[in-house]
Amino acid sequence: MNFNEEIIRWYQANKRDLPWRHTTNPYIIWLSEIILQQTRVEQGLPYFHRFAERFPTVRDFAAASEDEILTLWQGLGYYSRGRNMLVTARLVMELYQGEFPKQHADLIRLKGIGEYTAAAIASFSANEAKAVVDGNVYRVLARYFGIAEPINSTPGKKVFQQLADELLNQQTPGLHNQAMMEFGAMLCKPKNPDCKTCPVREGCAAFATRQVNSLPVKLKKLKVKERFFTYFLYTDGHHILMNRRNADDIWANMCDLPLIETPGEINPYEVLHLKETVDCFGEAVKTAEVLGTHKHVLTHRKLKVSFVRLEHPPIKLKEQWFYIEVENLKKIAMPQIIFIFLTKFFKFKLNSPFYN
DNA sequence: AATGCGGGGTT
DNA sequence: AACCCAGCATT
Repeated sequence: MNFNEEIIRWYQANKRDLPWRHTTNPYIIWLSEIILQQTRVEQGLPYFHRFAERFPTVRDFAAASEDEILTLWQGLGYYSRGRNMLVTARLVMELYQGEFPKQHADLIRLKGIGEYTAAAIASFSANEAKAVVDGNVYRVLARYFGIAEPINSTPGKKVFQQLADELLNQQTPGLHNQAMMEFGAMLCKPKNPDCKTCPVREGCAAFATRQVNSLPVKLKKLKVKERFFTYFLYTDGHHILMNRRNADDIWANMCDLPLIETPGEINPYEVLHLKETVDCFGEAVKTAEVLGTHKHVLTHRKLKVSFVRLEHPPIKLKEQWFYIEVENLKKIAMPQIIFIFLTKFFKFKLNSPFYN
């Protein structure tokens, strides 16, 4: 048996039972693929169910508001995926009258769909012969063929895409693609792959030369930048003052609290006396209560976040600030750090009916 | 070619 | 603490 046959045999014996594997509906496959971008299956699964149930068709999706999409997406991260999905759903209504496209050439033109996702949807829904290359496939190919070309360089990407295309089973591309990814996710894992039980280790270049742990090669890690936020909570117990974030920054269009961002690390008590802070919240802010400081680590950012409770409302509201009833907080999308803070705050301090 | 974009699990 | 996950868009 050759590599392809072994991988497919392994897949059929070991595959997980995942909901999007029971359909060829390109809309449902699109839902699952966007949700799973840079996301583990286990983390994405509940979101997939949530979206598939709330939006059975692309027509339903297209009719939603951005706030609803982002609220359903809350906690999953990379929120531009959700915003782009709405753009694409509405375009599919216009261009294709709600019939979600299945062909790679059509899919690749849609927002949020790149080479990987177009190949995935086309091969799974229409069995089009396009090879997927995701993080799993990079790893499997790099190891099996012993390729040290960096997977995140431009020439490297070309090498791996070309190899995947050559390797692709033209008769059952969808099955082949699924098998390659599942194999990478379950057996040929980043750390401690199960080489002992691997059906293709005889032909594996990395296994033969003991390079399993050094392949694939990836170029440099980006430097993690720090940002420093001081958030201000004002609530009368029933209403809360929130902030709508800009479209061109982290957590675009989502809601957090009024904040002061400082260029460097600073004691929250010092923040209370900055001119900017006083201009923003009035003199009374100087005696506000500091509730705590938290670290929030993202892939590309390290955030230091402090929370301050205002006793008195700001004199003047900024444009992007708004009051909302506490029980309506569940209707707006917030970053996890804010969501967790508010959940705890209202549970502990006010015995609110919100998230109990 | 380089950078920005979340959150969470694993090692 | 580092790495990675069914990547993509923008500059």
